[in-house]
Amino acid sequence: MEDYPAKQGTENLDDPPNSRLFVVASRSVTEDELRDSFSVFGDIQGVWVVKDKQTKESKGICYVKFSKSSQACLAMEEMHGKVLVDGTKPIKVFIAQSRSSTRHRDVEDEELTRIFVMIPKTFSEEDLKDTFKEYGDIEYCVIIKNKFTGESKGLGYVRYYKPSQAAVAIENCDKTYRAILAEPRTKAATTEEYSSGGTARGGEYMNAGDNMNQYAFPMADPGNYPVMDYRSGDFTRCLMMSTRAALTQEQIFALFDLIPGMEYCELQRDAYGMSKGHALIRYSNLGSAVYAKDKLNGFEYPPGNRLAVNFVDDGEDRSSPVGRMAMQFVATQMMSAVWNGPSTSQVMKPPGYPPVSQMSRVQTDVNLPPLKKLAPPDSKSKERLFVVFSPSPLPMDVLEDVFCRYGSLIEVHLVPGRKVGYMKYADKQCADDALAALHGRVVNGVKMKVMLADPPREESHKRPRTY
DNA sequence: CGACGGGACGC
DNA sequence: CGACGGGACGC
Repeated sequence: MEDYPAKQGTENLDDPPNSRLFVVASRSVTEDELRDSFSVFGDIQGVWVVKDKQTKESKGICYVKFSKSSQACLAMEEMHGKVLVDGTKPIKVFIAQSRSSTRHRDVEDEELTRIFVMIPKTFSEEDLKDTFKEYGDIEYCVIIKNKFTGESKGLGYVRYYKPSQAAVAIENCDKTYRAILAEPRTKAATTEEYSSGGTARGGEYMNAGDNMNQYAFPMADPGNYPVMDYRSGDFTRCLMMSTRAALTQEQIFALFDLIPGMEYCELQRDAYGMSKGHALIRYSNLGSAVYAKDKLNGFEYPPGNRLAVNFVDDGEDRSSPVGRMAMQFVATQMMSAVWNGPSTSQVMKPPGYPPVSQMSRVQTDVNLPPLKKLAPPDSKSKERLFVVFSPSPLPMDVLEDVFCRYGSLIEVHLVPGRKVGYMKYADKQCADDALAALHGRVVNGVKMKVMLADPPREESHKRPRTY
């Protein structure tokens, strides 16, 4: 790529997988024009227009590398079929063929909307859907079962409508689900499975000709849903924020208002007006929502309280081309300002947070020290605690609240479907302190056994991941 | 007692 | 239809 550090020229093209776009455009399109129109969708690592060796003229083939697959997918969905320069042909946008791999599968027909996950055997298809719907609209969920006994094998598929949703799920879901892109089903089986209309994939889509991106979602005829119909161009501008500590409406507003374009922010309350620990935020444009999610998901506010921010469907129609152009303009300005500007911590520093009420969400016989800041998620684990709950596991947020107070907590891990969990610490002494203080104690009526965890098994003979 | 991992769809 | 370049930190 033209602006790549030389070192990464060829090695990082497919890291992470499906983060690079293959763009067919007019020969007149320049790298700068591509960068301008694609930078709205994420962090561009490189843009390259393929040119003839001798004449130096563009061949109309371009590559755009993003730092994340979800950004590349989103850009593909939004930009495919767009006219970049008046009077030129609409561009075509696909996820680029992996360069390292020798096999030459046709990526245009590649399934990018179905993920493969590992789940507790107790999960129903409804549980699966409930777990993964926060990342996007789900077409269907399937659990692999023993065909005679009907018992779950602990494996499942989740089909989204759009590649960006599948990518967001893979990037953001709990690691214990081991979410990866599902391998396409075998050719023979694909024909009449999920479409009563029985249209071959790809053909119908390509016949759309110069109206590639114009045909709307076929709401009236859900039975005839070609798999490639995700390219109709919309993505949620709405975010759901979850917080463990009780935050006020004003605090949340101030935080999300740091990203330009916020037009709605409301703390969710129950029937008694108490905070439910969630807030809905909507931005005026896609770019702002993507950016806010990227920057605020995992952000600690106040320190020690890690926020979770995810997309939610707002069910709106976002197909107005005028609105999208305005969005791209604003988002481009905003992003270049922030990305080239001061560091994240400065940008995100809120104007001083008032005391966060401890809101009796944790009842315990322990005299808890105050909340402490979490260690960064990528910290090296120096000690793990193994915790057994009786009679049933405590929620993640409560555990984080309790176990972070001895310092250096990296993350809480609950084993799905079991009554045990792991607490990962960046400092051994902190872990020991937590163990000493919390072993045998009762939190919200749940008794905890707290022990040093056995070291995790060496992972060695694992087959390489398929994506 | 109470343990993380693992992996594929009736063609 | 429409698939992969150029150039090189500083020990």
